[in-house]
Amino acid sequence: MAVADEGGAEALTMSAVARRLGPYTPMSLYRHVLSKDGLVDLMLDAATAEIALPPVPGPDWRADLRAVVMETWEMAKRHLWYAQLAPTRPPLGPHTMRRTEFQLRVLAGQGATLGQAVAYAAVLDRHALGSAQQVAEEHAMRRRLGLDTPQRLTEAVTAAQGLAEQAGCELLARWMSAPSGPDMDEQFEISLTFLLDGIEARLNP
Amino acid sequence: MAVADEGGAEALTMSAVARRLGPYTPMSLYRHVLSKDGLVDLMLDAATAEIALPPVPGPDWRADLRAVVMETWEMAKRHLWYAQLAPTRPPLGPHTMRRTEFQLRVLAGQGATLGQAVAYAAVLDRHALGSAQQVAEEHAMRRRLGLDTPQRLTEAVTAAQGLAEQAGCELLARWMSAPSGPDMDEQFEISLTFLLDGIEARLNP
DNA sequence: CAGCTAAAGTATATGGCGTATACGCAAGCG
DNA sequence: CGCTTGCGTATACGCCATATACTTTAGCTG
Repeated sequence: MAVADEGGAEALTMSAVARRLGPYTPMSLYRHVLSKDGLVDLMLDAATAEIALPPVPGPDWRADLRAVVMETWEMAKRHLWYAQLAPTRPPLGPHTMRRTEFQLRVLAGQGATLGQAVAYAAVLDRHALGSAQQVAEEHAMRRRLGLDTPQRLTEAVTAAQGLAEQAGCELLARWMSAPSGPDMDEQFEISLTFLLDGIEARLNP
Repeated sequence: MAVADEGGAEALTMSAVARRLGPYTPMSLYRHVLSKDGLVDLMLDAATAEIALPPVPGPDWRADLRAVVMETWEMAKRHLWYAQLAPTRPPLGPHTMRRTEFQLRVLAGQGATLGQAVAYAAVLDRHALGSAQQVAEEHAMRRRLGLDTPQRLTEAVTAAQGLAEQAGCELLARWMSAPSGPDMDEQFEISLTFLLDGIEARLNP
């Protein structure tokens, strides 16, 4: 997890992990893990374990769901690899399942059918993971394209702005020259509210 | 694109593409494309070009936004690799930018600031791409795990259900034994409505 | 038509990846 | 003492993107 925290999902190689653990060869890992996918499964579940859950749904279902999603979001910002790797593996780790179960209990407690509860939980998770993934990919792209220095980044933005103007995208070019608006965290909370509002309206028609 | 349509993003190798084009070697592609990333950029923009846009925002902003998002969703279901590859590249293809510009124009026409418009467009895109990615990963996982026959799939589901019971996840286990609720398309439309409702409320406070 | 050029394709090689297979080595236990 | 069991290693394979250097082909020009 430390390797992936620092270098992103694409730095997570068996070699890098073995090296991090000491003077080991990549193959030594296979004594403890079936495959790289197995390692990833363990990582994903360990990260999910960092999401604090109330022991039991409380009186305020909105607060419960909001808390789970916000905790997930915070965790995914700590571990940017999470959003990149999670969709590549089945969500069957014990902590991962416990988290889903909690969401289902909260929703079922409000009169949702099991099918609705699964659907709403899926929508909320997509929101959390989708947003985190966007943050992660932005970081990864910066690393890939070598935009580590502010100067290189400015160059890239200027180039992009030129492309936008050339394509006749006036508003886009304007925004690129002077980005504004809510940051990612604010966007996240706003649209989480949208989703919870929508769920609430459907729960109490 | 045909290669990726059939085999998913992980089947998209330079060899596979060259072979598909005729009796060519992988290296021949590099006469036409700078790198594999360059090829992916072209693919992403070509796929984005399939999204039909009104020439100009119409009187009904909700219908406009909804149409763009639904068209994106339909396209991403046709090209399951799109949602996997799009987040790995900057969204700077001409068609991609034109599409964003259209969203911004629609929102700016309703009095949104440029910053708000960018944020709302981002939220809608995350929803479309996040949902498509989930579908894509489900397919990819089935391919990877060799769950092509119904029997293998049933086995896997039964195993997962056992895990859920073992972890004390009653609701989850129950749902796995008898999945129900809105399918992906219905989920998509429902939560798209949630998001549009939220945006509307913010536009007309 | 001869000859040059530029485009298109190929051959070969490098370095990185996950991992199958076979081996070495130490600790513990009968 | 010898055997298993657990852990680490060495080597090799196949697949990937791609750098580099070569050959072939088509077309234009003098």
